[in-house]
Amino acid sequence: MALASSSRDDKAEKPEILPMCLAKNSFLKEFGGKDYATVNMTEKRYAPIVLKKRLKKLLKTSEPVEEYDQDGNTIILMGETGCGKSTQVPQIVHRYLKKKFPNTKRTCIAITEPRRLAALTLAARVNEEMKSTIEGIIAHSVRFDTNFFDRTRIHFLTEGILLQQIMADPFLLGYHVVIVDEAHERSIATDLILGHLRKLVYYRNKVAKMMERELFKLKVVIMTATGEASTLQSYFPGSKVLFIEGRTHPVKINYLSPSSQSDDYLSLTAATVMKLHNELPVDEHFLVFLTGQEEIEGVVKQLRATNHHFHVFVCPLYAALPKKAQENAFTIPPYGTRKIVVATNIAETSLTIPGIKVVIDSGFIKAKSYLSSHGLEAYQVQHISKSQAAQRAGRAGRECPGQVYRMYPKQHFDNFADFEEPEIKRSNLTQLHLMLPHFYKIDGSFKFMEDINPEIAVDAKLELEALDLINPLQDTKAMLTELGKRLSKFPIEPKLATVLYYATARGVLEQASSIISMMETENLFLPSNEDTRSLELQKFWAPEGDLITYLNIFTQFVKSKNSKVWCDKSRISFRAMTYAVRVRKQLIDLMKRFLEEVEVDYKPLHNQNINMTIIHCFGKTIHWQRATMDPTGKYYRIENVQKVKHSDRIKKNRIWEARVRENPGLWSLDAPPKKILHAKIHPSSTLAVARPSEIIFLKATLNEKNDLFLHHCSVYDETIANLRHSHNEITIF
DNA sequence: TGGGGATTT
Repeated sequence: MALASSSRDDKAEKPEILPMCLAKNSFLKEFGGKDYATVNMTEKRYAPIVLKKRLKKLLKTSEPVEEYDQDGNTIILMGETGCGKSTQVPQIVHRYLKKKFPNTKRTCIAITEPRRLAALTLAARVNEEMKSTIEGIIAHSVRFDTNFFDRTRIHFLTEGILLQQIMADPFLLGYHVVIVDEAHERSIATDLILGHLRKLVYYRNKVAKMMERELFKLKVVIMTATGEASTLQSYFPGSKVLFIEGRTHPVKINYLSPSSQSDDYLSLTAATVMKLHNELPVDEHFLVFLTGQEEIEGVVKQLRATNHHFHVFVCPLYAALPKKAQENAFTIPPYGTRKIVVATNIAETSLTIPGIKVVIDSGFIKAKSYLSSHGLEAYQVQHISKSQAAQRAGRAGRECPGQVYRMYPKQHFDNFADFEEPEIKRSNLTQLHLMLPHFYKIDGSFKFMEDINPEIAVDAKLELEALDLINPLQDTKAMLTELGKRLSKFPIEPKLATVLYYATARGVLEQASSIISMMETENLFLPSNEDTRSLELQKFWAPEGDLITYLNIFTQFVKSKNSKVWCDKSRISFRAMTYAVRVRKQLIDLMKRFLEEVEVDYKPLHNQNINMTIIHCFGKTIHWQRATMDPTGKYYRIENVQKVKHSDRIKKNRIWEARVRENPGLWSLDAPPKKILHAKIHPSSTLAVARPSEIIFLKATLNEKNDLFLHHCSVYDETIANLRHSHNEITIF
């Protein structure tokens, strides 16, 4: 790893290669600033209580800020993947803190990772490298798994965990340095964390100066792939930029010649793989990037069926594939056999496959996008970005020089976008908007690196308002209702958290938690042919639909004493079930804590049909997700969330009308209603064949062929809709 | 009649 620094105005400066020891010093100098060697060591221990008091006082009296000047306390660290920054930088910073504050009992560094696995393995590797003998000095925290202690100095955690910590303590008093790894991936969590940190660095630095306590500063390192840094730099004014020289091997890039270009990228990719297989040395293993399961299985079948000059070991690789089958891709085949891994973008960032020397890149990806015209998420095959193409190519140069064959001409590549759209621009933002008021707490404002699409924001706010979780007449910082405040702490979609709340009032918390935790699992069923699947389902199949079927599966799994044998026999994923058990426990624990806080007792009901009560909780809470079947057999929504609130507002709230008139762009009542789409029940649903005339659904997706599919469906007829409950009212106001 | 990839005190 070698480092060179660049000033703010000179973005194009070429990295200068420095030896390792100098590189570390250079980094420390940048990090510590000029006072690095001469800092006055007066404080014996970290005093967060004093700090918190002063921060609160400062924020009470401070004027609104336009620019949060980082004053050199934020470093943007650019380096290629594989340059070792994720393991080295935390150690360098740790040594810096130890040297700078030798008398301080405890300093702590947080390093955020977008993925659980990365947080776990990096913590383990750094622990090994530092040969730490005291347990817990280097720790990890991911959902359901932490080994964090008070004595922890280096803390690897997932972004989601840090978000929770920010909501609990916006000043992050437990940390001296926060390192944000993989910032270029721009997950929603990254965007929230960066937006919070740029303010926090500013205020902590200000208080540290006022109190003349260097230790009270918060320093931030943002680690990102090489590329455009100017967006980050202008978002963090006064930050420093460092480059790290990569230690990856060169990758030769081969473009498709314009004459052989074709619209059928799939056949082109398959043909190229076969051609290269017969030409290249047999010990050069292949990694092929395609878009989805169906494509991959098709190409795998084709490759296996063809007679080749060399032996070939073909491995599909995608998330829905059971762990056992995924492991094939990581084995090294016997000499004389070529490994060909055919993968989705799971191999782009999440998994690193050993032995790859040749990458074949189709140039396409299946990505989620948000259609605000319909208020739903869709999966679409799209061109990759230039940075994704570079990432894919890089997979060929991890162990030795390699090459990439791009299934598109250079001219096409030049037209690709530089970067993929950040997740915040292509997702439903309901959960984000329930969290957002917490991020306004510090000084009453929050600005994202790139503004949220206002149409997506309106959809999210309408849903939250319909759930009574926000009051949009208030400013963002005061927007949450009492219920919204409580439910914002739940690690599930707001509408599901609300269902859980009403389920509690009706005495079916445990059942609703089981169902919701089952919906949180991905790939519940192991692959099997359709006939087997429908046979196996008989044991769990409930006439009411998917929700009660999930409940039956969960109940029988618990009855089997959480048995893996039972899962295998039932063609259900043991991993998914184990996960569901933990999620369910977490949800029930959270809700019980919530109930303790509001001092309400809840009692299970014993009189009526419990399944109908459960379904009623879902249907009454999310009533805009009811659908009826028309004579052609397709479903359409009975009402939509906009229409419902429209009439409510007119009736209930005169102020609302005035506000809408002031802000026609954002909240216009005259906005055209969502175009009505006709939907089908997704074939994975237990109701796909029965097709009852009235249903509720919990999720809708649009596929490539413009089919709108309804998922997690349940019968919801008049009998259920009109159920009357003698339930316990929970009042929290 | 069909599911890109992550993640949550």
